Amino acid sequence: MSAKVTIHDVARESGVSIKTVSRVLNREPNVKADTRDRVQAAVAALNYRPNISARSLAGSKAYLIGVFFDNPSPGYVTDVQLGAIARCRQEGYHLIVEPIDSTADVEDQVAPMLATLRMDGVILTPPLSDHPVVLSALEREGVSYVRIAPGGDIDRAPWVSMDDRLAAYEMTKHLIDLGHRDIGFIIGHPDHGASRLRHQGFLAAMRDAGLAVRDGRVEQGMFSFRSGFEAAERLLGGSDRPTAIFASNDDMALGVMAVANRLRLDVPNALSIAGFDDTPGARITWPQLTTVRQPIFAMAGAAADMLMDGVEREEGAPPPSKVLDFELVVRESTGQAPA
Amino acid sequence: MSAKVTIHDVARESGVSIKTVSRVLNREPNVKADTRDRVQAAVAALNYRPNISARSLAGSKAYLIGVFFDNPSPGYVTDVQLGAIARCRQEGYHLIVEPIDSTADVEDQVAPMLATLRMDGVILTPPLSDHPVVLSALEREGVSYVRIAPGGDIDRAPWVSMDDRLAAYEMTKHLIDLGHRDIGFIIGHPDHGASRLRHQGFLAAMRDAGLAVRDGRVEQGMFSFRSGFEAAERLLGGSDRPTAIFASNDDMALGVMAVANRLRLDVPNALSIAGFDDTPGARITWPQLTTVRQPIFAMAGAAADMLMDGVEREEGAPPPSKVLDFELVVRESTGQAPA
DNA sequence: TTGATACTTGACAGCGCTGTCCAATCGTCG
DNA sequence: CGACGATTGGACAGCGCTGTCAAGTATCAA
Repeated sequence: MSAKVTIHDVARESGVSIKTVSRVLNREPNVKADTRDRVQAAVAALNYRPNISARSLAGSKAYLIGVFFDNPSPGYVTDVQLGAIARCRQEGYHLIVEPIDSTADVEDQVAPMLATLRMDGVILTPPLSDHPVVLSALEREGVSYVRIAPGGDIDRAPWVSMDDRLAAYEMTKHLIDLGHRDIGFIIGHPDHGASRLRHQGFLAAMRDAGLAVRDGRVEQGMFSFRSGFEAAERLLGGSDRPTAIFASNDDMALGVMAVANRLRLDVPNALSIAGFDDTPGARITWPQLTTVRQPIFAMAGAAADMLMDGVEREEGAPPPSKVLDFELVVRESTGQAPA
Repeated sequence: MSAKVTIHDVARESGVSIKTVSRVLNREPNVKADTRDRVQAAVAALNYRPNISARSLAGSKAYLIGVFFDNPSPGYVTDVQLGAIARCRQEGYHLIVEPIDSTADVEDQVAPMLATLRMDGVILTPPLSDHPVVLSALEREGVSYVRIAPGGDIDRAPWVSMDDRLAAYEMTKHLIDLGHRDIGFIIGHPDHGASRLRHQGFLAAMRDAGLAVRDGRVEQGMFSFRSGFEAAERLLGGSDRPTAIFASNDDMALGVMAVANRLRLDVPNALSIAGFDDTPGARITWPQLTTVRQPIFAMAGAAADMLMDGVEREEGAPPPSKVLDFELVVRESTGQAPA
């Protein structure tokens, strides 16, 4: 075990006071270049690393950023973590992950944690981005936060998002352009704000193309494979079936794919299937899934940046926000509508 | 923002010294039941939460456990996190996640972090469980760690695992019992210790059944969907093909499944496919994958327990370890061998 | 009653760092 | 050449908690 080297050792080594060492560590102004160099040399020589507990106890920063999630999709979760950490590393911040069970008492899970940890900020992922109890707890404890893909209440706090509505619109248009007239849609989990937006985008594209959404063509799903499977059974059960199905996420689209396989429906020749998210699963089927690539990694990175920059909203002004680009990924699961 | 309530407030409220408050907080012995109750009442009344930075600065515990990973499988990663957190929550510990890029300079990523954070322990997941640089860095910094599913060097430090060799043996036996005689195998990533064990289990089962592993029936994979896909193309490319393929993990098995679909091979009637891990992906295909359920959640939980209990190895004695049970999950991708 | 032996409690000194405030040094200008 | 503002360095007081050590208080046997 390497002996603990403290700021005092560095101060002694470089012949200045500990305060000066602290100054160069924190990049404060008003330190002579020469002094700074000496200190930095000592830091390197002693292999000194400031103790994060001491820093956060004495100062105002904790160098800790939290990520809250209650998301069944492991791909989404790890992408968020990776994206956030990529930014945090450079600034010396670390990530605390906290799964929140929104079916249990959320207040009990969030409040004590915020009080003990005193993190610099928290990144909220759907559906927590819209969870009123989580938001209030955060505000009450004075911990700033950034919401990823919130569904509404956009003026309440900073957020990062993509245009879910537009993406769904474009995917629907892609299907229509392929000649599909009778398209089924599976709505996402009602607690996720994006579900509504995607649904709206679908409806708008159909309307703009002068197409009717027939009765029974829209099913409610829960973002899970199973819910997609079950919705697809209803959608494809009879002989009168749509020629394409647009599911609000990949997991549900995969459920649709499973039903199509079981029914021996040829994808994409007899049935086109589109998903949303571009999770790893989208490439792990055959045919590979046409879907929308969400910039999850980038959104998380942007959220981390906002937190570390100390997002401060001006009185009256809208909170900082950022909309990132999505991408339509056309693979093999969508094709020309059957004649 | 709720005002910060400190241990002094609790002490004043309950009419004792801060030290006594500290005693009841840490469940130290020798506190009168009456006093303890008074303090606890004050804690509840004031809604007091000890500050974790202060605790770790003053005391020996940091209440922080790290999880290091460099694993391409999001399902595995989140399962580990969930399993560890489930245990940590009760004890007031929190999880710091640190992805390690083992293709970059590992020392640079690990050493500074250990020095600043001074965590109580670290959970290592494959392939980091066997990464010599990571292990040495941890030992040098005096941070205790538990390895999940290490591939070797079993006496070096505490670990938690399952019997990969036996599981592979049993899965192979399952295939043999179904009448398969010509079985293909895809080896896992060479850096993961479990890859070797699974391979051994396969070979042992074949040998014990008096079956030959034919030339070209064993392919090297990398645990990724793509590598499984490519291995399957080689395995199934000619007209002389095995009747079953056992892939060392689910992602690769899914790759095999994709090739089978593309080749219009009926699974399981023309080809049986078995995986390993039971990731969410195993149920997200049709037919669903026969696989081995790894107790990932439980292994991570056990690892967290060891860390929080303060794993101390006796001089000379082997380090603490734990082997958990796996489970053969027979679903639809394996069936009777064709006549 | 006394002394010895528990068991309880509290005073106080840090843990390693940042923030505040003041002192020293430097340069500049009338 | 002295006065004054600007720049740079340092002393010191905590941040909120735990560990050490000693003092106080029951309890019990002799």
